[in-house]
Amino acid sequence: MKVSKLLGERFKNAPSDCLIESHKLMVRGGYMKYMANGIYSLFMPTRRITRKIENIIREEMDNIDGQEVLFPVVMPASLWEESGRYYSIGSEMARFTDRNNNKMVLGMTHEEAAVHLAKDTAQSYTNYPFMIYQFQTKFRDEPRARGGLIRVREFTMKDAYSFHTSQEDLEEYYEKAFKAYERIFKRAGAKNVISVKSDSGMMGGSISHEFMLLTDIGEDSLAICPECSFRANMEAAPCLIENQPGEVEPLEKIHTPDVKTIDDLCKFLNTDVKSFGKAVVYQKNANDEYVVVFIRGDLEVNETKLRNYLGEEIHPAQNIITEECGIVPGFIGPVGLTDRAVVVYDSSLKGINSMVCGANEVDYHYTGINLGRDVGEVEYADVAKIYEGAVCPECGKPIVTIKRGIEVGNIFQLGTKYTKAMDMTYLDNQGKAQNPIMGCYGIGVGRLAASICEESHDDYGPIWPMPIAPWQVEICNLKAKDERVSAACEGLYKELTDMGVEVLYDDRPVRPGFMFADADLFGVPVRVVVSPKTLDRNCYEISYRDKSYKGDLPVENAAAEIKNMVRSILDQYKF
RNA sequence: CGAGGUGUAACUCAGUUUGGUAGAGUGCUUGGUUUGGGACCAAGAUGCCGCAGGUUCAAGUCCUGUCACCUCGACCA
Repeated sequence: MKVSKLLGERFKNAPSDCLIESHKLMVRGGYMKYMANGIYSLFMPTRRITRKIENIIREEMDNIDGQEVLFPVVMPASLWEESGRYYSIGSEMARFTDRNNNKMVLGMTHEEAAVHLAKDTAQSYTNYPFMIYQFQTKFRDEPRARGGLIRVREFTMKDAYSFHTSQEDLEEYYEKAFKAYERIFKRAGAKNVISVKSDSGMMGGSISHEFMLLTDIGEDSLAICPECSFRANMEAAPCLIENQPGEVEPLEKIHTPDVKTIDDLCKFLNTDVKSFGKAVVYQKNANDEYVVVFIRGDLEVNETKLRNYLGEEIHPAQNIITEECGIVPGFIGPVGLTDRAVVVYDSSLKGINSMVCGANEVDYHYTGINLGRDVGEVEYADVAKIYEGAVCPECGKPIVTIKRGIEVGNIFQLGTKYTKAMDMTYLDNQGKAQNPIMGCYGIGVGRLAASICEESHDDYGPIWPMPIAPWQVEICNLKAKDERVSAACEGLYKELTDMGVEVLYDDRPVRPGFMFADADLFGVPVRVVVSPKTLDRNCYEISYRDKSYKGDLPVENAAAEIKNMVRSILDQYKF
C-alpha cells in the first residue's frame, strides 16, 4: 500500500473528548472516524488489524473443533421472548418493528440464535459435543460509550457456543476453550492479560471467567492475591471479615445532634469506624420496595452481590421520605426499624458484640447494639465490596490487591438455561429426551485491538505487535523527488510484496520529520529508511518501532534479509 | 435518571459580556525556496455559528424550546 493513496488523515492534535491514549492515537493516526455516540467507521489500517486478530481467533477456534457459522444481526423478537430475555433485558437491546409490524431486535449476543440453529439438527446424543462460532456485529445500546473502541455500541465480536450431554463434558471443553483463549491473547501480542473469576450477569449460568488486560484505565476492578491463584472480578469477589468480639455493653440511646456523617459520629463518640453499623438503602426495581443493608462502617456494599443475593434488580434509593416509609435518613438502625423494608445484614457485622447504629429517630443513635440480643437471630449475607489489603478468600492472607483491567474476553458455563427455555432436546442412549448443556465464549475484536494499543504505545503512536500490525514493514522514501532513491524504494517495495511481506510504502514528497511522525502513528514494526545518504553507503537503514534495533542493511539481498527479520519477530509469538 | 459543561471550517479554538459584513492556527489547493524528526514565503478554497421558533431595522451574540455530545454522579444514611 502506498501512503499517497491511503485514505485517512493524520492529525497533530486529537479531538478534545478523547481521554485515553489509545483513543487519541487511533483518532490522530487515521484509524477510525467518529459517526455517532459509540459508533465508528474504521479505516484500512484498523480493518487490517482486526482481520489479523480474527484470523488468530479463527485458527484457535478451529483447533478446538469449532464450526464457523453466521447468525443474523436482526432477529424476530419472538425468539427472545422464548428465552425470556426480551423482557429481562432493558433498553440496552435495540428493538423495532418491521413493515408488517412484527417486533424485531438487533442482536446483542446470540445464544438464542445458536439454540435456534442447532435444536433441530442435533437431536441425537451422537451429534454431541459440538461448538459453533461466528464473527458478527453486535449492537448494545450502552448508557455511555467511552474510550474510543474500548466501549462502543456497535462492535464486532467473536462469539462461540458449545453444546454438551454432561456437565463433565462441558467442563472438559471449558478447559480447552480457556487454554485456547490464553493462546489467542499471547499470539495477538497482548502482554498483560489474566483470567479472573467473574459474575455471570445477564448471561446466566454458574462458572465464568473473564480475560482481563491489565491497565490503569480499565473499567473493571479486579481483586488479585499476589501469593496464591485467587483472581476475581471485584463484582464477584467474596469479602471475608473477622471481627474481634469486644465487650458486650448495654443498649443505650444517645443524643447526637448535628452529627450527620460517620466521620462526625466517630469523633463525637471517640470510637473506631469498625464498631459502626452503616445503613445503605436500595429499592427494588420491580415494586420500589425498600431494601436496607447494614454493613460495617468502614466497608462498602457490592451491588452486584446484593443483586444476586436478593435475586432481583435494585437501584440506590432516592428521596427517602420518612412519612411514607418510616426510614429516617441519617439515623437508620436495626433496632426499631420499620417493618416495611427488607433488611439485609452483611456478614461483616457477624461477631460484633457492641455496635453503634442509628436509632430510627432524628438526632439519636444507639450504642451497644448486640444483634443477637436486641434484634434476634439474623441471617448474614456476604454483600460487601472487597478492598485493598482484604483477606484472600483462598489462602487467608490479608494481602489482596486491587487492579484495573479491560475485559477482552469471557467464557461461561451456561448450563441449560437456554436449551430448557427454548425446548431444545436430544435423545440420549436410553432414548430419553434431555436438554443439552451449553457453554459460551466471547471476544471483542475491536476492543482487543484498542486494548493492545493502550498497553503498547509511546508518545508518538501505537507500537503494534508484529502478528496484528496493519503492515509488517514500512518503507520511508526520504527524497521522493530523487530518482535514484525512488527507484530503489519502488524496487524494494515490489520485491518484498512479491515475497509475501506486507509493506506500507511512504512515497510522498514530504519532509522527513513529517514522514517519521506519520510512520510513528502507523506503528509498523519494521521501518526501512531510504535516502541519498543511505544509498551512498549502499545501505538501507532499518529500525524497529519499539526501538529495540537500529542499523544499516546492505542493499544487496536486502529484501530476503528483511523478510527474515519479519519472520523471526513473528516466531516470538508462536505458542 | 441527577448535576454540571460544550455545540462556530476536516482538527484545536477565539468571537457571545455590550446585537452591526464570519475569525485565527493547523490541515487542504497553487507557486516558489527548502529537505534526516510535524520548515518558510506568497496566493487561494472551505461555514445552515447544532436545530426550531421568537424579539429586533439587524441575531453566532438576546429570549423560549429542542437535539446532540462531554464530564461527574447514580452507594458511605
